[in-house]
Amino acid sequence: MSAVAFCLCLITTHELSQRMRQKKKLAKAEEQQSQADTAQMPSLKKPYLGPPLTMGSQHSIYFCQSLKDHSARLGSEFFDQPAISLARAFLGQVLVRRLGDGTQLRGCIVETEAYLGPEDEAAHSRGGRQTPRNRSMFMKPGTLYVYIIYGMYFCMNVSSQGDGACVLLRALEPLQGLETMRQLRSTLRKGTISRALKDRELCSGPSKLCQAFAIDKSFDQRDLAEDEAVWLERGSQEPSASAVVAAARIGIGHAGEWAQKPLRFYIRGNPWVSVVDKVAEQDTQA
DNA sequence: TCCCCGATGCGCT
DNA sequence: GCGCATCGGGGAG
Repeated sequence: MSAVAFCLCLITTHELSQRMRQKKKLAKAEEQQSQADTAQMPSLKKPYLGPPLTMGSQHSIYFCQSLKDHSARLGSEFFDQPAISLARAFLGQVLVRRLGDGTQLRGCIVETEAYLGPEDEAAHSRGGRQTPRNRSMFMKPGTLYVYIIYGMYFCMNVSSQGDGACVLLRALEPLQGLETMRQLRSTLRKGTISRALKDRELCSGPSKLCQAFAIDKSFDQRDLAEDEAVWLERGSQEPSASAVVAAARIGIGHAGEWAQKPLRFYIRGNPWVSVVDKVAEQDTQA
């Protein structure tokens, strides 16, 4: 069933059955997402292979990613640095996702958060906690830590140097495969009526980018330096130190003094960032 | 544009 | 049984 037909079907039902169908839709979407990595995605359009579909005047002035060099994959040595350093180093690099049908998605990293390990009260590894869920936080630098949040979304982290330390990817500037991302986001979104998502809504949040890049729990514990379906490439231009804003992390109000530490990093003035912190921007003058 | 709030179910204590 | 590294819709300004 196409997404449109599916939505029309939902609109005509009363609320109770609507809720039941929402659940079915979510289950179907999750199934489709899993299949995306291993098989065909018949409902998805062919990827856009032209120049980056960025938003003209709103495109970041700090860098412009070229699509020419596809061989610049970052190796394990890149990930072998402390979380704060890695979180900064990620900015301007390009996340690449190859789907089962060969479609490639690309996005430039514009926002990250560092989680420092056992000492960090906001980290899942606080106090040295090691559980089946967060095991990948303790694995070699470059290992993906993907977990489920609020029972319905995924967040994607990359293990860094230091036991239990990692970097959360919070926002990307979509560069290639925007229509596929839009399809993936629309299919996986909660709710019944799918309005068309704006480009800025595709990857401006940790779970949004997971949806747009078809990243799910099956990516947990994968090696970003070696995996065939997801990797990182060096961007054509990295932001200068003064173009990077250090702000408090998002959604960790329970973490006491650690909630205030400037461990979120984003590119100043970049329209693809999920949450702008004007006070932090004043504190870290350009 | 910002704020509020409900959805949702896994993982941990 | 409770909390959560989120998201999106709706309403106010």
